[in-house]
Amino acid sequence: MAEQTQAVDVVWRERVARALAESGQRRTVPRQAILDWIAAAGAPFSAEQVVAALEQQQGLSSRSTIYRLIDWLVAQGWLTRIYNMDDLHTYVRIQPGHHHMAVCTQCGATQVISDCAIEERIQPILTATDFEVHGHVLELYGLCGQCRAVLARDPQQRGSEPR
Amino acid sequence: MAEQTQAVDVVWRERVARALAESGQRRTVPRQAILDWIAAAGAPFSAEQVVAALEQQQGLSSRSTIYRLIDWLVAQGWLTRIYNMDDLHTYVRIQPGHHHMAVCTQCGATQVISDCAIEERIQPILTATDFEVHGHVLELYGLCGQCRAVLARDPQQRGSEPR
DNA sequence: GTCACTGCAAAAGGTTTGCAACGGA
DNA sequence: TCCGTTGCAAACCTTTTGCAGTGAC
Repeated sequence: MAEQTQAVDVVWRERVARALAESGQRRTVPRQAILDWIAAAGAPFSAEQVVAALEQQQGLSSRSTIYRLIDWLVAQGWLTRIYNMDDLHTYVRIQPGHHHMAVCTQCGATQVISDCAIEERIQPILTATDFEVHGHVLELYGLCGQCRAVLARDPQQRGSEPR
Repeated sequence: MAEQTQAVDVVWRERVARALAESGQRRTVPRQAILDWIAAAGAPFSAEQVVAALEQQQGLSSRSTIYRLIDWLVAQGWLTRIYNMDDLHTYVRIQPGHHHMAVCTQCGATQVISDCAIEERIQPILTATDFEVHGHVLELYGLCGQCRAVLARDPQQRGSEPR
């Protein structure tokens, strides 16, 4: 796991806390710890990473609590699964709504794409074959600007790209 | 699992057999059985479905052999993973190359989309934010023509859509 | 005859679940 | 006080692995 040097996503943290309260759920220490950790995560993370950070190192939250909260966050649209990273279930913070992720294969940084018009662009191809699209999964991978700059200077740093 | 009433994909079956031979691998009974089953599959399937069909019912192939062959087929591009169906690893027959899947959420029928120009269409959005796309994952889900016709007649048949 | 392949059984993850104790509102 | 929440541990499920026996070429 990369060090969490990036800024804490205060907006996300705050909104999730409110949503949790509004759905009648209690504000507990383990949940606070989990949300704090996720809000500070600078790259996609797995459930086990949260477990390792909170359960084993600090005893702030147990495995089951973590899995239960993550499930809720995904169901409510506060987290989304990333598919094109190995076989692990990795998650990224989002705001509820439709969007896609662009994931940097070098540093794991993610970028949310809200402007999505995939279906309208794809529909013409499919109508020819009698298929009506209701939804889609799209993920992009490539290099963020920072990593491109680093690689231009030192190509040895390049990691392997997924799939 | 749906009954395998659809036509066997003879072309796929034949090409895989050739690829297997060309890569110096042996033609064995367990492998034949696995390929036969996959070539006849009319919908996305999981490894466990193959296991259930071949190991338990007929003793034609063991769990490990099935997993090993599926791994090879995926690596060589003869099978692809479907992401938007629950959390299970489900696979679909394909020919090697770049393409996307449209999956019917009602009957599981899949359709391959070879005409893909996603990256060119997405790039303008990303260049504004300094991200260079190298690859992508795209899956569509919706209803195939047959299921639309059935649902138009009897809306009660509608199953739940993924996610 | 050789060595790739297989089946078995055990191990290895990752995730879920049951249940008694705990603690927030 | 009440009941939502937690932690523990065990169960689960899918997938991987080690290894000795088997069989394709």
